[in-house]
Amino acid sequence: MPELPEVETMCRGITRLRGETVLSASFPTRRRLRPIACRPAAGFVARSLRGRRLVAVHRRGKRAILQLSSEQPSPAEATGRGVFLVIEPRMTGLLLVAEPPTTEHVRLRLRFESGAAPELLFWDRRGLGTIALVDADGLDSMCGPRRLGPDALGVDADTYRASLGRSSRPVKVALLDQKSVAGIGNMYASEILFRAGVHPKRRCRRLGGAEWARLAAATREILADAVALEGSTLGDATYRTAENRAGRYQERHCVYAREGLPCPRCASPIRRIVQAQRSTFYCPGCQAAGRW
DNA sequence: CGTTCAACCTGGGCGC
DNA sequence: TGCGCCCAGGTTGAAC
Repeated sequence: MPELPEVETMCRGITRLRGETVLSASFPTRRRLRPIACRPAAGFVARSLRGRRLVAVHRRGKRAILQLSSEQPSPAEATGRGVFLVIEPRMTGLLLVAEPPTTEHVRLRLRFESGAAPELLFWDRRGLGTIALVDADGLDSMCGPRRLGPDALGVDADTYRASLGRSSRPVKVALLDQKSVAGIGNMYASEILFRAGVHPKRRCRRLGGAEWARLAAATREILADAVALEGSTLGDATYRTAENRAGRYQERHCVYAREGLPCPRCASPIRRIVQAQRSTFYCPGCQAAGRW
């Protein structure tokens, strides 16, 4: 569920906890539910977090990164640069400072020393999300440039061309590759292609400079607008901001989840196809097929 | 190199 | 009401 705008919104929502010191960390479990993936083991992470101060909240692609102080030095952490809690929400994960949708799917609970600070929760219904506690080197191997491409919010035509221009893959599939560009998911990929007027099946290597320029501009504009509107909360989906507000960008969607509805620009019925086992939505009138 | 498929999970919606 | 099936905003790794 959460793509770059949703993760960015959740990160912004929890930055109010900067400066707070962790009183306790717990990984609640329920018999019916499989524990969430955590590296190292949950008990170790919980002990490691206690007493640390939240220094900063970062985002890289679709991952939230909580930077914590090294006030509790350990041999494994000689750098003094602190530790990083990397949270990947995947399909249904939420970072919350408000009441969770359900109590049984709370996966991590951080309490802070100040009584005034709200609890920080990681909630995840499907449980596909992951949590990792790493040092600076671990952070680089998880979120560094070898693992994740340039952040989509600041991508330009040259960057797109450099990372995707020689690929023979369909552009829709390539936009989802986090190693090429980080932060775009299935929903925004369709919206970006629509705004740029590029057919999702076009092969990257067949795209020209003007198309890459339109794609880069569409990427920046759509993601920035979506951040400004706090992400997209679709129908039955669970995405909420950290303060439990629904996003508002879904009202701006032109093609995603709109199969059969008229294109807002040309009124052609929106089409749905499947690429790499995932739905793609596009307008056959505005996104010319041309030569793939 | 690229693509395809299954797997990881829960739960909502739909047809019967 | 219930059951079975399909679907979902993501990622990974194996197989071809």
